Amino acid sequence: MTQDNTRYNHRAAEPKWRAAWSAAGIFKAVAPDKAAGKPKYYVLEMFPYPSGRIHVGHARNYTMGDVVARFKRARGYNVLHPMGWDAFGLPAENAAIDRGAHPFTWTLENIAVMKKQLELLGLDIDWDRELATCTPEYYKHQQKMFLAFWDKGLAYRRKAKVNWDPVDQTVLANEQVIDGRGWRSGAVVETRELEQWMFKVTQYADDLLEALKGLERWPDKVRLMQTNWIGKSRGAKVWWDIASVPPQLTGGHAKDPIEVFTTRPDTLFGASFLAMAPDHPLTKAIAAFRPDVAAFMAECAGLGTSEADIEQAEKIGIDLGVRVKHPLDPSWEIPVYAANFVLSTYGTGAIFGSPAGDQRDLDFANKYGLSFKPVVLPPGADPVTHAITDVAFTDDGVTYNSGFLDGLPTREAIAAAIAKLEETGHGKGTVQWRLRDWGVSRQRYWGCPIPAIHCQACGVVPVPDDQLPVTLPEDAVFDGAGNPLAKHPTWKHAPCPHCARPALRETDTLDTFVDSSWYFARFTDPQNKTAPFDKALADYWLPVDQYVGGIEHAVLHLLYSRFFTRAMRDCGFLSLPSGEPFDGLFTQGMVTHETYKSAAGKWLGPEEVDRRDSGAVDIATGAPVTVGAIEKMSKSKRNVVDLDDFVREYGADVARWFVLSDSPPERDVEWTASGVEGAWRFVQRVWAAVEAHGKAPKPKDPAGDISADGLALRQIAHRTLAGVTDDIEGFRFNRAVARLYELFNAVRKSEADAWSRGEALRIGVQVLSPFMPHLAEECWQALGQDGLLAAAPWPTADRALVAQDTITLPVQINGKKRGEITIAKGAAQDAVEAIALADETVKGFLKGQKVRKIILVPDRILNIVAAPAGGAAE
RNA sequence: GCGGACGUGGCGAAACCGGUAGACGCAGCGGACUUAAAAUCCGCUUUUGGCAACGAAGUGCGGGUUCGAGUCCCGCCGUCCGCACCA
Repeated sequence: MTQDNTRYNHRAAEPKWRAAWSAAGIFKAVAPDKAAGKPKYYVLEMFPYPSGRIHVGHARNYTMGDVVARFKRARGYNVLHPMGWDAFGLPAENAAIDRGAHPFTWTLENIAVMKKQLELLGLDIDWDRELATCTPEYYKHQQKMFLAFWDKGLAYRRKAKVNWDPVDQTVLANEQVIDGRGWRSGAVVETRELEQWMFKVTQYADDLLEALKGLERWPDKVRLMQTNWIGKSRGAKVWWDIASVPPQLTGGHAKDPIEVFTTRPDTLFGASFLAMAPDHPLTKAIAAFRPDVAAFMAECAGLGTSEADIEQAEKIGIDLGVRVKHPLDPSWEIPVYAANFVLSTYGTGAIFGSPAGDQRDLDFANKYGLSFKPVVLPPGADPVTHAITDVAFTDDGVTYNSGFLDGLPTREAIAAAIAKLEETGHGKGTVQWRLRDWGVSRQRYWGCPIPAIHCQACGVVPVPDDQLPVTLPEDAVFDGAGNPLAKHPTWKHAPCPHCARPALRETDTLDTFVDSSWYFARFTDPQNKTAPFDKALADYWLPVDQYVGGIEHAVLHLLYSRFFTRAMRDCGFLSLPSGEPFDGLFTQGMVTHETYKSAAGKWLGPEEVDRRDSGAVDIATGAPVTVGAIEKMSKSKRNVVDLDDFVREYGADVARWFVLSDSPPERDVEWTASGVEGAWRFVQRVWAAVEAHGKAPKPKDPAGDISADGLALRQIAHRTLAGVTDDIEGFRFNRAVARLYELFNAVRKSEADAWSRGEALRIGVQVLSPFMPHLAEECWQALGQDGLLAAAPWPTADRALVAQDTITLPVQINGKKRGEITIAKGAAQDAVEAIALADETVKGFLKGQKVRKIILVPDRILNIVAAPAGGAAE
């Protein structure tokens, strides 16, 4: 017979236990007043975009959150672990254009499929709280919040230069432009001026920066990325009075001082020129009568903004014919240029060039023959001979050639220069931010409508509360050209809420990042019909204690959410004094897989390829296949393993186990068939051990006859328990997996008595349960335990068994390991020395040597420092 | 260019505070069971010398601190990530 009766049957066990958990309702978060003193714990994975199907790569993120949720629940917390759908977005609208499917239908169908798939994983999720951002039940409250923000000045309208994606035909936030291309379409982004809705993120710039320091349970990397993104620079605004202008220049430009921003006011005496952005108002004004300047502007506008373009672009400029007076020495006149390397979007769109202290300024000065002098003396340099020719000195030093600043170190010189500028009215100490307000208008259908009405008489008017939600029209036309809302024949027409005259609805929708900036708060009260959420519930559950998601959201989503919680707090929706939505953040690595390409250049999926040592072959045709790079699982490269297929063959537990083993959670893990086999073998070994034990006689009196082997096994079990407990707390899942392998290997090999073995199995199964909940539950039952393991409290390790009473201590001689001795735990130095020096191996190595020093690290190591006897030293 | 992280067997990795380098898994090799194969089980598996006991070397490279360095410091080399004409 090939039929093996003792095999664990995941196909029967997994659905059975999922049904049992569901029937018992153990994954439901308990209302605060019924929590019976249990502390709350909110664990959340970044919610998915419903794009189609789930593959095993997606499973890693949810499994990590699930391990934490199950663990915390067993540890006595009132756990909130919800799931929802980030359901607005371009793919749905593109599907509508490509296939004629309505975005709403397409999205709901995907959600249905993906929810079924997620359920297969056996996740500890409170599905009663499920939400989808594309439903009016959700976005109604978002519109409400938008109006509250607007009322508070946190949302406003402004004509702004925007990044226009010509393929997706919409505006992109700066954060969504990567190397000058749209983050989704990859199209080269154009600049346009449009009337835009903005969120005033900059209002919280200082707090968003400062509060990063308090986010101790966030990865340093993410905090650093946000710090850089916010980009705080201290410096000064400096006003340069006009000395002379071309006769054609009139009005303000001819007399108002030019404002520049600098972080190095200490180098003002090294100034050589001013440079304006090509699209600075002054440049434009001069271009109006100088064709050469107009041509220069056009040339600069034609240059790309991609990395390669910038690298190759030469630093070029043009003299505008304007002369300004030096702010600290009015007799000194300085020329004003327009230059292609000055950005209109940062600072004041104008700089002063101090060539000795800035490489770009130096290159520019050399190119146009502008004179300059060094003003910062490098440490140790000679003030008489020090000179700058083609390499600028950008570090701190001592100021010289600078009048009243002479002799001051750079930091002090900056402060002194600012003081002088303020005193003479030629400047002001200031802080410059890289962070800009968030443009949230999108010219798209499949997003949350912005609840505003444009009235010719009354201006832009909020939609009254009783008219919310402003819902999307179902009968829009999706032909890929422009915004379906703007083109809809009737939807945009609405009476003005103020004067009742015919007016037009706002046809822009909100950036989908708005939807995901507050969903974690909605989860605290997802059925609320009158408010986004109840304040008391949000105050109870927030902040999220553990957030799990991809590093790709290090700036966008996480920064927007931090803005949103502050804005919600200041509009009275919640308390959250810190303003921080996520107390702990973990950024998990991806699941990768080999890629396969046929001779014809077509990507092949793993299921279509027969992988051999020597290479790979297309199963259908027998043709050889090129094995490509190991990459993140993605639909486009087809290197995905479908979750349904996998669960049918191996079970959810094997998938869960695999994605957590081998690699640290923050690093990528490569999915391999052989790795899967290893996980599968382990499942069967665990089950075999439990089943074999279940049939063994159980002694009535546990304390009676514990063998030496039994004690040893009990020690391993309790140490595993203590270790895995720490590992889960510390997000070291791969280490926990290794420990569990060790425990079950030990059980298999041990000659322990039945009682000790039973205890080890019981502990092992319990500790295994966050990782492989179905198998653990089946084993729990087979071991004769009552109730559901998923509802059982986490066991406590016996400290006496975790602690070791005797220790094998390595003995080093001159730093090399030469032997081992057995000592009592905590033995004093003299006792250990005596044992070590009496040891035969040690004696052998010490023959003819004189012991000079003995270092004992208690219970860790002993190092004997020895030298040849009678040596000359000392 | 600026900022950051990392570099350990054939592979993924472990070593948490400076204290036995390579746990655990994969692959490989040998064996048991089998008519045979699969599955399963047992053993070996950093390199190198040796029949062995037992040595030697070894955590990208070169230095340093220390009784002791994968871990700390300095300088290189390499890989990856973020930002980028940011004044």
